[in-house]
Amino acid sequence: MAERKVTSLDVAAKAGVSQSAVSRVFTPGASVSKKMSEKVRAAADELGYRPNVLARSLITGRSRIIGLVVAYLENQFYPDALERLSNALQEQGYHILIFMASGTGEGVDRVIDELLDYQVDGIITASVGMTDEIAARCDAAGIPVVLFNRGQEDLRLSEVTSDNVAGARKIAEFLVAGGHKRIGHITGWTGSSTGRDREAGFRSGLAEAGVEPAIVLDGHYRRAEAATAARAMVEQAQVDAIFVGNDHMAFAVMDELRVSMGLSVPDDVSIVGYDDVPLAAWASYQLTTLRQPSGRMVEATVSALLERIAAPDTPPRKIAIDGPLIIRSSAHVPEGWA
Amino acid sequence: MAERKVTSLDVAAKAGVSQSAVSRVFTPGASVSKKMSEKVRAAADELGYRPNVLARSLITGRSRIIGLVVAYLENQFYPDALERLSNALQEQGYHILIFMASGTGEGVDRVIDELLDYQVDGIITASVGMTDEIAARCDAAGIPVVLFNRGQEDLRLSEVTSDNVAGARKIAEFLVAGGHKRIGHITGWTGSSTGRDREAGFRSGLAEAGVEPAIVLDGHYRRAEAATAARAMVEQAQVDAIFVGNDHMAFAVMDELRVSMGLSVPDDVSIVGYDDVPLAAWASYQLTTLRQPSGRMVEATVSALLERIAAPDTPPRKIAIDGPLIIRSSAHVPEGWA
DNA sequence: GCTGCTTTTGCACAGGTATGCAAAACGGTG
DNA sequence: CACCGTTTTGCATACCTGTGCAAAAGCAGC
Repeated sequence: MAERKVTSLDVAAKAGVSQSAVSRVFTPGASVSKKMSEKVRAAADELGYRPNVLARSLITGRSRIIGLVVAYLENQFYPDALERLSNALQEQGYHILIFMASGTGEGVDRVIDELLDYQVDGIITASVGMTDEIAARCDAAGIPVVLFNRGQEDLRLSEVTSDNVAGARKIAEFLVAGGHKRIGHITGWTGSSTGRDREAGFRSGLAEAGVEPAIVLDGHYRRAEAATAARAMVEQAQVDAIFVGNDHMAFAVMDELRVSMGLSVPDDVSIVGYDDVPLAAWASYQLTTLRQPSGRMVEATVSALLERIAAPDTPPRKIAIDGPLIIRSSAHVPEGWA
Repeated sequence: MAERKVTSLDVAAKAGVSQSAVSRVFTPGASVSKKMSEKVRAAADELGYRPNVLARSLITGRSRIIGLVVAYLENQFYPDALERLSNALQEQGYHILIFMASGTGEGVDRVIDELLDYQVDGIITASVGMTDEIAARCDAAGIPVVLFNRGQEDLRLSEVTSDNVAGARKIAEFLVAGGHKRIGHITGWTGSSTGRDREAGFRSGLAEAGVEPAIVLDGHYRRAEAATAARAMVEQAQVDAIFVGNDHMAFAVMDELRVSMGLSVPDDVSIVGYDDVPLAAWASYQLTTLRQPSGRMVEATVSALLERIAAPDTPPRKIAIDGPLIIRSSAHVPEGWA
C-alpha cells in the first residue's frame, strides 16, 4: 500500500529517454528541445512526478531553505514580520524553517547548530543574538546571517534595524515640545541593542533640550514588568509622560494606568510607544508611537541575505532604517505637530 | 576561502576507521563499541563534523520536517498556536517548514505541492482547507495531514478542533440566562467549518430556550466587517447582546461600540467571543469568551500526526476538545454563573 | 552527399549518508 | 589452544538528482 515514490528514472523509462533528460526539463535554463520537453512533461504529469528537492540540494549545495530563529511571538511585531518575511522569501523560491529559541545564549546556539544540520542557505534571527563561537561557525560554513531588529558589533553578521537612536530622539523632542516636565522611560531590555539604543537616543534628545529623565526603569520587554514600572513611576516620581520601549509594553502600561489606577491618558500621563504594530491603531489604544517600517525592514533583510547567498564575498551590511512618528491620541500633541 | 564541508569520510580518515563506523556512531541504537565511539567522536569534534540531515533523509526516507500551512497571523490565536506547535515538535526532533497561504483553494494547493517537494513527513494546516485532489495526493504519497482548527468531511484527513457546537451552545445558554432579549450573532466566515459549527451550536442553544437570534451577519473573520456588522446590529436591530465568532473580531466590535458609538459594554450590549486569546484577558477588554484549549489542541495535533508517521496504517482521527467558558466583564453575568 | 557548426542527448559520476551482509575480532569455556 | 557464540567492523550498494564531457543529431550551404 505504501506507494513507491516516483523518480526521474521512472519518468525517463516511461518517456523513453535518459534520466538526465528528465532532469534538464525540470532545470530552468538547461538545453532541451521543445519536443523533448513536451514528451517528458507528459510522462511526468501522468505519473505525478515532482523533483525531490532534498536530493537536488545534496548535489547543488543549495537547499533554498532559510532558517529563522525567533524568541517569542507574543509581541505582534514578530508575527507580522514573519508573515512578510515568509511571503517575500516564498516569492524568491525560498522557504522558512522556523525555530523557537525561548531562552537566549545557550539555547540559541543549539538551535543554530540544528539549523546548520539542515544545510540552510542563510539564517535570519529576529530579536535574538548570537555568541561569538556560533557566529564563527556560520561564517566558516559560508552561511550568511542577518539579525533582524537587533544589532551586534560582530563584523561577520549583517543586521537590519530601525534607526533606534534617531527615533527615540524624535520622541524626546515630541514630549518636550508637549510641555511635559517629568518624563519617565521604561526601557526595553537593556541587554538588547534596541533597548540600549532607544534609551541612548531618548536621553540625548532630552539632554539637547536641557532636560533630565525623571526616572528610568527596565521593562525587559515584558508586560508585567512594564505595568509595575509604570505604577511606580506615577506613584513615586509623579511623571506626566512615559516613553515605553515598545508598543507591546505600552499597551500594558495604558491598561495599568487607565483601568487599574483610574488615570486618564493623555490628560494625566502621556504615553508614547515604539514599533507601531497594528494594535496601536485600534480605537481602544490609539497609541502615539514611532513606526518601525517592517515592510522596508523585511525587504532590506531579504535582499541583504540573498545578496550574500548569491555572492558570498559581499561584505555583511548594517542597515538602519528611519521611521516616522505616528501621532495618535495617547500623548498630548504640541502645537504644530499635528 | 569557501571551507569545504566536512563529511563522514573526513572523520573516518582522521579516526582511521570506515565511513560506516562514523555513521553508526551518530545513529542512535546502532552497534558500536565504546572505544570506537570515543575515537570517532574525538575526531568529529576536532573537525567540527555534524551529519548532513538532507543526505540522511535521502536514504532513510524521513526528513523530520513537518510542513505547516497557515492563512494569516493577525489573529493572535495562530502565533500562539504556532509557538506551541514548534516547541512541541522540536521536542520530538521535528522541525517546521512554514508556508503562508493567504488565499484559499488555488493558492493552498500550490503551496502543498511545494511542501511535498521537500519530502515533509507530515503536514499541518491551520485554519486552511484542502481540495479533494490535493488530499488524494498527500494520501497517495503516504503523508499524513492534520487540520488544526478546521474540519472537513474527507476521511483521509485528521482534524483537531475545539468542540465548536457544544461551545457555542454554552454561550447561548449563558446569554439567555443573562436575560438578554435581542441577541445577535456575527458569524465567523460561513465558508469555514468552525464558522458554521459555531453558528449551528449557537442557534440550537437558543432554540432550546425558545429564542430566535435577532440578527445574524457574516463577519468573515475580519475586523472591519465585524465592526460594520456590529453597528448595523445595534442601529437596525437594537440588539442587547452579540456573540462574535472569534475574539479577533470581538475586539473590533468592542472598539466600535464603545469608542465610536459611545455605548457601554456590557451595560448597553453584552459581548461574548470565542478563542480566549491572551489579549482577551487584558484590562482594556476583559472579554468573556469560550476558551479553545490551544495547549491541548496542539498536543492532540502533534500526537495524531506522529502516530500516523510511525504507523501509516493508523486511521485518521477527528478530535474535538471541549473548552470552558471564561467569564469576564464584557457580558452581563447571570446569577449563579460567577 | 559532404563539410563544418550549433544544438541536443546520453553516459557516467558525484554528492553525503544508512544499512544488509559477510568477515573479523572478541570473550569465555573446556 | 581450539572451539563456539556474540559483538563489532568494513565493504559495497542504494537513495535521487545535476552536470561535465563526448557522442549524436540537426541544420545550412556548397
